[in-house]
Amino acid sequence: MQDKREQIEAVATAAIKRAGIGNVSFRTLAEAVGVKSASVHYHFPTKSDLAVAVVEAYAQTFQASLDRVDRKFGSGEDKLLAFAKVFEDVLADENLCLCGMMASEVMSLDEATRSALAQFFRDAEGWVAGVLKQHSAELNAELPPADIARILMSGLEGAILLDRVELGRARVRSFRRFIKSLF
Amino acid sequence: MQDKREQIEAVATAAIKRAGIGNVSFRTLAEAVGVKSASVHYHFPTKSDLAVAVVEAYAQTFQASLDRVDRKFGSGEDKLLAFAKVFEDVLADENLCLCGMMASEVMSLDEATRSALAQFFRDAEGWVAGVLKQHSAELNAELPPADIARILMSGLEGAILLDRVELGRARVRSFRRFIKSLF
DNA sequence: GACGACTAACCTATCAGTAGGTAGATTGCG
DNA sequence: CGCAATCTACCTACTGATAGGTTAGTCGTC
Repeated sequence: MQDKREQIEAVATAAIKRAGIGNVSFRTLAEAVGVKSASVHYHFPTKSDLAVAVVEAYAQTFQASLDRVDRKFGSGEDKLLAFAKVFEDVLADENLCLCGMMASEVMSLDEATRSALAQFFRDAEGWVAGVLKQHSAELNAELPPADIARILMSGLEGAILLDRVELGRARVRSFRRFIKSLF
Repeated sequence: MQDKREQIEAVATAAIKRAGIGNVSFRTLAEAVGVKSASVHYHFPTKSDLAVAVVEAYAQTFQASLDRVDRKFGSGEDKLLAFAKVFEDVLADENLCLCGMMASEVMSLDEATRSALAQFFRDAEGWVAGVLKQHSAELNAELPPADIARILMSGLEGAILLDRVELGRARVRSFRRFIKSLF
């Protein structure tokens, strides 16, 4: 049995990906890991502390999976298709990206959480732009890498957002074809 | 002074665009229009009734603005740029598209609201696909209209979602350049 | 025109449930 | 012992929802 703190973080992450941090309560988290809500407050004094911790942990996990993609695939096309697959996998569990979900709740988040969120999106877009620059020889596109990176990152976030309404995948798949058309 | 029911609907729409339906209560709506919460329940017996009414009214307004775009602009490029501008204007008020916001809350919505939402997205994508087909002669794109329509609709939803976190417009503007690159 | 029936639009009061958060006691381990 | 982790017990605030009542206006009929 892992650390309670880590358990809480894991359960919170899963719950936020489904329903947002507004629908996650200290009580339900406590019940899920078998403690009382006061104990959750011991590890995360306020909801903001929990939010920041969860976003930072998610950002780290996300970056790790992008690093794996970098090592596993050689071509720019394969790397970006693997990037799209990360989103498709999130959708398969009827989840959203944790940060995409929290972005929709940004008006009820404090500054610390907002800047952690913004950092996540910038880093992800930075990775995509890096791939595009590194493989610019293979590339067949009019737009600069920074634009394509923003289109892919925010586009895939929007795609899983809309696809989840109908439990489909049509939009993520259109983005896969878009990626293929770039090369 | 307009109808109380319409006032409630208008205030609810504005509040949902900012913070989602999960952060809208019958009490705050009531206070905003100067009645008691029980009176809001009179017009909208349950929160689901309110949600459906608001989505359907929003869909109607949205379609009306697309119709105006259709009449006002001649070229496919101008029409799609005007489409993107609709989203940029939403973002200017630090809002999300009402339906994009509610899509993030889909797990706590009932079936009636979900299908109203899905209908909205299908209609909007249908309009974009229609423009693309109608102006296929001007078009310079590899992908079929249905794919481009999904990319633009879900992409712009994602763009305002992410841009709002930093109060910027970088991502919506990348989509504007993407539209220009299609022609 | 007057009168009863009906309805729309609101009200007060209250409910059970849940939210985030706190104080202080208890437990168990190094 | 001392400290970390967890507990019990509670608070205040707010949620959606309901019951039952009031007011003002409309409508059909004699």
